[in-house]
This record gives sequence, structure tokens and C-alpha cells, in this order.
Amino acid sequence: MGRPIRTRRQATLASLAAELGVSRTTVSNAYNRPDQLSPELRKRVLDTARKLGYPGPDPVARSLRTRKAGAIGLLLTENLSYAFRDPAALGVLEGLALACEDAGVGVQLVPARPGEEDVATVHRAGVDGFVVYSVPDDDPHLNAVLQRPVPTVIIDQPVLSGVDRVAPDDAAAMTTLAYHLIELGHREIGVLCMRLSRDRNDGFASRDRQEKAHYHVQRTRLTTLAESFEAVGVDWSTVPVVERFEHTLDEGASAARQLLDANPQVTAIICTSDILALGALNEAQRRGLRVPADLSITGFDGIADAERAELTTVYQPVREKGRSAGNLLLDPTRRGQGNPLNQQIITLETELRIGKTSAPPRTAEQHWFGP
Amino acid sequence: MGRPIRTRRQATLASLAAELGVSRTTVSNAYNRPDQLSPELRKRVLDTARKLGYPGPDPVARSLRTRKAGAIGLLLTENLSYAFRDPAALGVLEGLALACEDAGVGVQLVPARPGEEDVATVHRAGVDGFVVYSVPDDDPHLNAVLQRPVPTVIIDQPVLSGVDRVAPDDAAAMTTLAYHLIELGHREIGVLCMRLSRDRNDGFASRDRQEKAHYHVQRTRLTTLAESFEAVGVDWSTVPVVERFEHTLDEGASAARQLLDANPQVTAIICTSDILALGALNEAQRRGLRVPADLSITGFDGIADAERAELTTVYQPVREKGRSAGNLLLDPTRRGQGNPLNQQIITLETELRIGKTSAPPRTAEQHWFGP
DNA sequence: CTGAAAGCGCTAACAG
DNA sequence: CTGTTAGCGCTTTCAG
Repeated sequence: MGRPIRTRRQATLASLAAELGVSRTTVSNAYNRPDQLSPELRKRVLDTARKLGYPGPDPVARSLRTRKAGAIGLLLTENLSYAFRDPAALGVLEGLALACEDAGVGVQLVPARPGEEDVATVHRAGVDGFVVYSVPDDDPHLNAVLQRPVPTVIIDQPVLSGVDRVAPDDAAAMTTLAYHLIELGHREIGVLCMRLSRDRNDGFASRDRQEKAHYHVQRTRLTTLAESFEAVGVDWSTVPVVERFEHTLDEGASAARQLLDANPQVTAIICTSDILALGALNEAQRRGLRVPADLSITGFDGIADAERAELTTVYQPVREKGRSAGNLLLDPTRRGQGNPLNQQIITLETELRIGKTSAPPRTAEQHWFGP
Repeated sequence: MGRPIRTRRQATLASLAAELGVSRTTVSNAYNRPDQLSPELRKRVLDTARKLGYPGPDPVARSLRTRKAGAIGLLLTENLSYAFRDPAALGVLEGLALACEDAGVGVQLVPARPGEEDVATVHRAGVDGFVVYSVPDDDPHLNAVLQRPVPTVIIDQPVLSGVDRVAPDDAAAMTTLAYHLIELGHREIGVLCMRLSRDRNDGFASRDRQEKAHYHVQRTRLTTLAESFEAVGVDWSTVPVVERFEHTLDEGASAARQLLDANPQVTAIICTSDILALGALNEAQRRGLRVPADLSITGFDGIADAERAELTTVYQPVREKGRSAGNLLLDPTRRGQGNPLNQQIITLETELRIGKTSAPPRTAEQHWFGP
């Protein structure tokens, strides 16, 4: 028999059908609807398939026909190395993967390089929907996703008309945290935050920069903080806010160093993430500052390491964020998306977790509002 | 104009061409080969596209035509929650993602539920290749992947004829580690290992079970260990090996507890992963055992937390594993895969890292082989 | 620079 | 239970 030996993918559903002398439908049914043909015939089909080296229906062709790719795309901020090191981001990814796994749907990480205009990757992704997580609100990739005629869920992004959204109430959470510190008596504070925009600025962030930040979460946390403290008479323009582009313990430490060098009077450092706070903790220790006696430090996110360190922080259910987003996307009852009237906004609960890194400042009198 | 308002995806390349009065080729070129038509015409095409709500060429149809999906599939062991919590697995994922990002290719996490025979997810994944990482060697999903007519790279799996493979030399690494302990004088040892097969067995693992383990890495590490110690007169059948299905610090601790309760005489616990070792460290501390004075503990992998704890361990470049696998898959010069003669086997370097958790046993004389 | 022709490989009615 | 008929939406020679 002169059949080619190693020319893969020479066999196709049609050629198999021809070889067998049956119709394409029958072969298709052998794979997709076993109940639609006799077991014997099915066996014959499958056996011949094996003999011919036919690997089963081509997934892409099937997707084109059925209009289902069997995967959803995940658009993450910038370099993946960051995403894979950040526990909060990982939690989201895990939650999403779990939801998709339950539905037998794949999760495709769509490469989205920062600077490049290679929005093409978004256009080329064969997926049934997108989840967009924590990208700057002016990211061209986000725009490209919105262009695609598939349902999209955004996580931790500003509300967009007609687009489902999952996020905690960052503003409320931050307000609660702020008042925790305010009630303890802190008025001289400093802030550490993550990158505010796509351009790198490792150092103090002006109020203008804070308000114009393109990372929605950071912007919200900062402006909420400002409002809370201004409500009790603190002039926000005097509050030092140090920004870091990279999100690591070391950068948190160096940011704290920069902050404390310039503002030794601060009694509390509020960080917009646990990672930064943990780094700040290291720096405090290095300087011989006792926490919380000499300095209070707070985080945000509630990652495992924070709990271990008994950090005062805001816990947010990161895994739940991913899972909700996945469920929203996969929910078969929610057809007709893109319709503003049918938009879902899911707000997740957060929880202030008071650890051992916050206490009244040494010199200030306390302001108790309670009994 | 009676155009439907919200019936998404009504516009197609063909309808756009018709509307414009040009050929489909021209429209296609407007998107894929801008240099093949005048800027004016291109602009007109794009403008009309926007007006008609045409979102650009359909990715799936394009994939069918070009025979390129623009993504590679990743088959991971079992539940993702495990993969996303294990630093070694994450390193692999990160490395792979990095390599793919550089090539503008997506990474699709293919859901592969443990027990289920839902190999369908593998058959349905529209990808240009697969990376398989650390699944049991009898996993049906692996088989399904091998069936697909696309290139595949396996990581940390037994060598398979004609399939590219990336892995460290686990045997050599474990031998080196074993001799480190042997030279220190340890003869009474115990072992903690990860799951050996798909069936759960939290407890002692018989030698038979060790040798028949379906997780290649675990099997290799254990059998190598056995050989090394038998070479210096230790009867391996007397060496307690405790297995754990879940891979967490707590399970490591509980495994150590089980081991030490039954075998208080051991002077060293060798763990097949850092996580287990770190858990064992916790348990030692809980019992008031000093490490390494009273008990030596070693890990395997070289994750960040191990370094922080100054654990004696074997470092392996996990990120590099993922990256090499990705590069192998994406290398355009390596066509004609599946050919045994063209098979690539990449062996990664490992490094014994002696930390502060290994020292001579208290009571034994030391056996120096050196000067 | 543009168009016509020819499928990529498959599934989904709808009849028989 | 099986076959016929029609595309899914796109790219790509190859001529003009």
C-alpha cells in the first residue's frame, strides 16, 4: 500500500468518509454524536481513522462552524513576570481558571506587550470572550478587546457602559481603613503606591499625577484616602505619596526609605498593596523603628504573607474576582451582552483586618469617636 | 437607514467588500498587507468597516485558512489550584509565557480534570502545539495530546520517542544531594515525597509503590536516593518514606510529624520538594528540634522561600524549563517534528545549594571521603 | 494595485 | 440510522 508514512494531517474527515464509503455526516457523528449511529459502524469508523492516522475533527474548523472556540482570553497588565509574582493577580487567574475548568473551557493568556501597538494579538485570539484585569484605562489593548464582538468582563477597571464588571468597593474599603488610622490619632501620614500610569515615575507623585492616574484602582485608593483625611483637617497637598513602577518587596522598602528620609515625622505609612507594605515593614526594621509603636504600616489586598505578618490591611477576595468574572462570561443565560440594559456590575465584599502593625501614634492624643 | 442596530457580527469581510464595491482580497489586504493597496483606499475600507461595525477578520476563520492558531496549549497536572500555588509550577508557567509573549503567541491553559475521561478538551483546543508539564505518565490527557498532529514538548516527563523533552537531570542532582548527606554521616534517614500516583495515599509508601510511581520526577528522585544510600550499606526497605497527595506547607509538616512519630531515630529528612521541606522545618521547630543540630532537612527545587530559609536544597532553573519548552515549540527552523531522528532532549543544569539545614548527625562519626 | 476562483475542514438542518 | 446540501469567514495564488 503506497500510503505516505509521515505526512501528518493528510487524512481529513472527508477522505475518511470516502475511504469508508460513507458520508461525512456519519464520520462526524461517530465523533460528536455516538448515539446517532450503530456501535458497529462507529467502531469501524474509529478503527479506520486510527489506521489512516486521522486525529479526529480539526478543532479550528469545528470552531469556525460551531462559532465556539472553547476558550476565553485573559488580558493582563503588561509583563507577565509581574503578574506571576503578584499574589493578588495570581488569585484572580486561579479563580478564573477554576471557573473555566468547571465549564471545560480553556483560558488563553493573550500577550499584550506594554508599549507596542501590537494590538494584533487581541484581534487574532480565537476566544469566545475576554476578561480584562487591571490594565491602565488608556491601554490600547483594552480598546481592541472592546472592539471584538464577544462578551467581555472587566475586573478592577472603571465602569464602562455595557460592559460587565467585577470589583470590590475600593473606595469604601479605603475609607474604612483611613478612619481606622484617623481614629487611632494619625494625622502625619505618608503613602506608598503602585505605578499610576504607563510612564515610569519612581518617586513622589504630585496630587495632579494622583488624580490623573490611569490605573483605576490606584487612583481610587489615593483619592479616597485624600478625601478621608481632608475631612478631618489634613491638608493632602502636604502628604507625601511615593510611587513605584515595579511591585516588589524591595521596591516597597526603597519607597519607604525615600518617604522616611524626607518625612521622618510621619506616624503612619499607608500602602496601596500588601507587597509594598511588607517591604516597608522590612525598611522600618532596618531603621530600628518599632512597628506599630514608632510607626504604623498598613497594606491592601489581604494576601497570605500579609496575614502571616499580621499586617493591618483590607482583605479582598481575589480568587472570587476571577471566578465571578468567569461565571459571568460563561453563564449561558446571559446572552445578549453588550446591551447596556443588561449590564452586570458585581461588587465584592472586603474586610478591614486589623493586625499588629497599626496603633496610636506615640505623641498624639487619641481621637475616640466611640464610647 | 434600516440597518440592524445590535445584531453583532452581521458584517463580514465579504459584505464589507460588497458595500464598498471592491473585492474581498482588497479588504483582506487592508488588514493584513497595508502595503498592497493605496493608503486612501485602505482608509476608505477601514472607515466603512467602522461604520458597518465590522470588527476585522474573524480570528477563527483566519486560523482555519492559515493553519495557525496563534496559541500553544499547556497541559498541567490536575487541579489548577495546585499549579497556581506551587512556586515551581508557576516558574514553568512564567517561563513559557515569556517565551510565547516574545513570539506574540498566546498560552492556553487546557482544562484537564483528573479522573474524568473528558479528553475532549484536548481535542478541541485550537492550538499550534502543546507543552505538557508534570502529569502522571499514565494520564489519558497526555495520550490525547500525543495523538494531535501538532508538535509537543514535555517537561519533567519520561523520555518518549519522537517527543521533545526538557528536564533537569534529576537523578544526578539527587545523587549529589544524597552524597552530601552521606558524607556528613547520615545513615538513619527518612523521606517525604509528593503524590506518587493518581490515587491518594497519605502515609507511608512501600518500596513497590515508590518504584511504580506514575509521577516520573518523584519516582526518579526516590529510586536515585535508594541507590545512593544502598551503595553505602543502608537497607532501603528500612527507610521510611511518607507520601502526601496535597503539596502544601501544612501537609509537609504533617508528613514530618508522621515520620518522626514513628521513627524518632532519623537524623535527616530528605524531601522531594522545598515546600515539603519547609513544612518539615515548621514541624521540627514545633517539636523543639534544632535544625540542623538535632535534625538535618533538605529540599528540592530551590524556590525563593527556600533560599530565604537557607534550606539545603537542589536548585533547578524552573523558569528556564518553561522558556526552553516554549522556544523549542516556536522555533521555526524545527519543522518536521515527530521525527525520532530530529528529537530534542534538553537537560538543564542543577546546583546543590548547601544552606543551614544540613550538618553532621549528633551521634554519628563522620565519613569524610576527601582529604 | 486589484479581482476571480478555489478551497481550509468541518457541522447542521433536513430529507429519506 | 444515513446521506445531501450549504455554507462558517477568511486567505491566497494567479491573472490582469
